[in-house]
Amino acid sequence: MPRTRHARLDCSPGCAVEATLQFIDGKWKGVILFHLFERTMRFSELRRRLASVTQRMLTAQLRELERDGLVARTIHPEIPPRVEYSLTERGRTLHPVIMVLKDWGDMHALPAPAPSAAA
Amino acid sequence: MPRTRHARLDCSPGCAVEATLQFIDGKWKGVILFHLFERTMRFSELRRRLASVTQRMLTAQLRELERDGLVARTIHPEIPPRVEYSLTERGRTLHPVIMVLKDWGDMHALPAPAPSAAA
DNA sequence: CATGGCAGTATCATTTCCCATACTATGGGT
DNA sequence: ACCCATAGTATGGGAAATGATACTGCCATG
Repeated sequence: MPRTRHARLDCSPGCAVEATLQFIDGKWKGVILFHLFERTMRFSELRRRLASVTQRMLTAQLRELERDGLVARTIHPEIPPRVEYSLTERGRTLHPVIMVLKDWGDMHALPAPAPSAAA
Repeated sequence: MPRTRHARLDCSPGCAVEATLQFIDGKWKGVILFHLFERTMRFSELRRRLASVTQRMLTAQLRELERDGLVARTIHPEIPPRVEYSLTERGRTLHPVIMVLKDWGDMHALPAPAPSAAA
């Protein structure tokens, strides 16, 4: 579990906001989810996409997402091992949330992507 | 500044997600923003609404929101001091984001609000 | 035989976050 | 003179999150 953002989720209605953040907080969860929306991926694939994540962290974040019922972990008993991560139904309900976050980030958070042909 | 979630925001497109989270992460920012969407408030008002936040923390979170251009701080030179916090235009663009977070929380994150007349 | 890929664990160190408490300044009320 | 409210700042400590590095076991490849 990441930091328990609030001991009790009773800070009037606003706290549902925090309740949601509790699930996608964690330095990599947002990006992990984002990639899993594209499709199911195996561990090494995610690792390559995230580049700067350590193995330890990626495992930890995936375990939390799994514990929270957002991601499913499927082990294929092969050699070499193959473990696939996919979104659960509950995980898929986060799609609009992640997309809104991404859209806002694209519009307001990033430095502005090189005004090449911008009028 | 809260944790710099990522040194560089280059983790492929997914990182816009993290870019956004960078602004609303911090134990109280989500709720602060939520309340400021209702209306401008002074420091003590916010404090009462958040109840369990410490003065130090509230100040810190507000300062970060201000630094990020999401919240404006207006000092009225009176006695006793009056300082009002309001959303900037940029801050208001977060409205859909916060609302999506809140809605997901209401639907999926909270324990389920007492199945009184639920069939 | 040595190396590399897969999917992890284990251990240790650091960074960051958050809390509790005490303190400041001004003026009003009693 | 003393206490209250407002809006903070200062200081110190402890917990949580993240990072770096090394190690495991199996097989295929060269």
